[in-house]
Amino acid sequence: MKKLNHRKGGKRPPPARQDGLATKRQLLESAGEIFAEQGYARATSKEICERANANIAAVNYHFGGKDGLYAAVLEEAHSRLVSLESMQAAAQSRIDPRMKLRMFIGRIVAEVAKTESAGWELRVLSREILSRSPLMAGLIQNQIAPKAKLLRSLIAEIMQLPVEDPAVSRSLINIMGPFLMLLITDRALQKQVAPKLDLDPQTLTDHMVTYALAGLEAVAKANR
Amino acid sequence: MKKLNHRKGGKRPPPARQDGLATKRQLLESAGEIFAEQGYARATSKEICERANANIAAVNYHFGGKDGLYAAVLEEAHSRLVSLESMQAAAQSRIDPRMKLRMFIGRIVAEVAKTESAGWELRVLSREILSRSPLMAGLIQNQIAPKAKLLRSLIAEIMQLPVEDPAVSRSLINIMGPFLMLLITDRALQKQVAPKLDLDPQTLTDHMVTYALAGLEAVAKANR
DNA sequence: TTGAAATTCAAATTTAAGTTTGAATACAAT
DNA sequence: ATTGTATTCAAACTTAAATTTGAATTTCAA
Repeated sequence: MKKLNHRKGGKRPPPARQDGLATKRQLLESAGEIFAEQGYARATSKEICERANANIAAVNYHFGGKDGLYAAVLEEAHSRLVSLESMQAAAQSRIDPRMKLRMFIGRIVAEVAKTESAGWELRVLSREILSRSPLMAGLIQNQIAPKAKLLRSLIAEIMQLPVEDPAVSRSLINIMGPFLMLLITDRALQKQVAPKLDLDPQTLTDHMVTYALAGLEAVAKANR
Repeated sequence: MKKLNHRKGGKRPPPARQDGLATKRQLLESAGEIFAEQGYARATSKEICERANANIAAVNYHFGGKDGLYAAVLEEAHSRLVSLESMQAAAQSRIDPRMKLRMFIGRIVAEVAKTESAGWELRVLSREILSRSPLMAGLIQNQIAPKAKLLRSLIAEIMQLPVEDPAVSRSLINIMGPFLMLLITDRALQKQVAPKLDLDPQTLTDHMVTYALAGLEAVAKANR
């Protein structure tokens, strides 16, 4: 069979070196989006590279493989989000715990609002949490667990219950669950389940805070 | 190279026919567990067959392939769960809406409590919902959307607000979010984030109902 | 200007999964 | 007993994805 369009001796198009770091960053960005959309298993290096205008081999060259790229994405996502330090600082200040809760919820709402357009950071992390991959164990230990602990003390303070009280842990689920749900479901599904959902940050924050404070109060009263 | 252990003419061990349906059921059960644990992409037919004590070819023989097996699992999961009809019946009865909410939450808690050992049904479905696969579109339209609608009317009735009020949709997220969180995170993660979490069905139901009713009340008051 | 290192590319290789095949066996009906 | 159908199995096949390779190209410094 004769091969058409096969220029044997002709010059290849020039690769044009554009400083490596540029492709590396683009790769990281596309990977973030695609991993967030599809999860690790479904995402393919090919698609990531196409979106980043890079050759498939670039994944290996810059990150050592798909695994390495994924790890880099998780790290990046994590480093772009609220730092543990800032949470600790806020926790130690002496303002009203209810106000602290409002600030905390405000932060999360701001992130949730970004979802879809920009903001793949929280979505990759949520996905990763659900997928229970070995990579996650470390992230949980280093980042999630300490943050959860701070949040538990805050809740306990508001409820005027000891931190070890099971009601405190349960209430944490009540507060975080809705955000997890908003994060991991897409807009289309949200429309079907909860039409007219108003996601304006200010409105949403007010709603969540009001609901949470009332819930905490009621549960606290029932547990004393 | 000489092949050791290669009995050319010897008889193979007898396959032992055990009625086909048995392996089919076992396959379905193992598949349910493994798809629930790992999701479609990560789950391998090999592992499923090992757990079911079946040969890999059995997947194709009984279900036409991995896709077919997965579809069968979703169908099975769906058919084992609360039917839409029973929800509609409950919705029409004239008991106090708060009591209806309690019954509804009690049902979900019972399912959530099963998680891990038995009870992969809700988990596969949750996973599938989050994964946005084409298979899901139908299930959402036929099952989830109508159930969500019933729940919205119930919430609206409790809040004494019109069903179209955005606050009603937001509150739906508040009620369902925590359960979604309990469903899709594994026990290990739950322990790290919320230790001492008491998942006794009765306690959990009471907690969720108390929290929800107070939250609804507060938000309703703020929206009138 | 030359040479070394970094970067890009297309093509080849490897790997891991699903799928197909054909022989072997058990069971049930004739 | 004989035959046909359902079931099981190991091995072969296929496919899609990741990874490696080696040549080509640019950049930068000596």
